[in-house]
Amino acid sequence: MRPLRHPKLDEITVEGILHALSDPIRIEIFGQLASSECAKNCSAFVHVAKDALPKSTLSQHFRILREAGLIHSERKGVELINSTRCAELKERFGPMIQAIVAAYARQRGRAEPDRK
Amino acid sequence: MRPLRHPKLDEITVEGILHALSDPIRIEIFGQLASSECAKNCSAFVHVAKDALPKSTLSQHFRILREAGLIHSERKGVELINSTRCAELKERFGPMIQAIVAAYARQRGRAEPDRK
DNA sequence: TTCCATAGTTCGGTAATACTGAACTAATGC
DNA sequence: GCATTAGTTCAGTATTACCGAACTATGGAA
Repeated sequence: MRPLRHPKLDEITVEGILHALSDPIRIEIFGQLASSECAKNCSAFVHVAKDALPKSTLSQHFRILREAGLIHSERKGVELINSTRCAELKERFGPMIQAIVAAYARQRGRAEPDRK
Repeated sequence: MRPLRHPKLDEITVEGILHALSDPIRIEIFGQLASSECAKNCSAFVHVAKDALPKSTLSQHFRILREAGLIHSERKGVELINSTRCAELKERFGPMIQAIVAAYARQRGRAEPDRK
C-alpha cells in the first residue's frame, strides 16, 4: 500500500482545486468536512449520493481531494481520518474556497428547501 | 449547424462552473475575458497555451464555457463574439467567480514574475 | 451569381479519465 | 493463528477529451 501523498502548499493549484470540487460527490464531501470542522473517516460518506457509494469509488474521490491539497488524511488504527487543510490554504486560497463552499451551500438550499 | 446553447440562470450550477474553469486553457480564456471586459472572438485565443491550439480544440473549450453559463457567444458576421455573463451571474455566483479569477491571477503572477 | 477566404463547427479515431466489482492489504481483536 | 473492519489496488468497461480532416456559414471580390 503506497503512502498517502499530500502535496506541499506551493504544489497546489487553482485548477487542481477546481477540478477536485467539480464533482458533485466531492464537493459535497468537502462541504460537509469544511462546515462541521471535525475530522471524519471515509465511510462516514457512503450515503452522500442517493445511492450508496461503492467503497472503491469513495476511495478514489478521497484520493483526488487529497492530491488536490484540499484534505489531509491520516491513518488512525484501521480507519482513515480526514480533515480539511483550510487553515494552511487560508492565505492563498481562503476566499476562493469559502466562496465556493458558500455558493454550493446556497445551491443545495434552494434545491431542497424542505429539509427537516 | 446547431444553434448556440446558453443555459438559463437557474440551470447554471456550481459544479458546472468549477468543471469549466478546472482546465488551464479555459480558466485562462475566461480570466482574460473577465479582466478586459471587452468581447473577443474565438481566434483571439489561439495562443493562450505555449503551443498554438487547433481550432477544433478551441471550439470545444468555448462550447464548454458557454454551456456552463460563463460566457455568451453571438455570431457577428463570420466570427463569434464572446463576452462573460458576469453581470447576470453576479447575484448568485459573483463572489465565487471573482475569488477564482483573483486566485488564478495571483498564481499566474508568481509563476511568471518577470512578465514584461 | 459564382468563387474564394475566413471563422467556427462537427465528425471520427484514438488517448486519457472515471466507475466499480473483485481481490488484496493493514490494523485490531478474539 | 483466524475473523472483522476500513480502505486500497487492479482490471475491465464506460465516459470524456484531444485534434486532424471534412464541413458549414458569412462576407467580399470577380
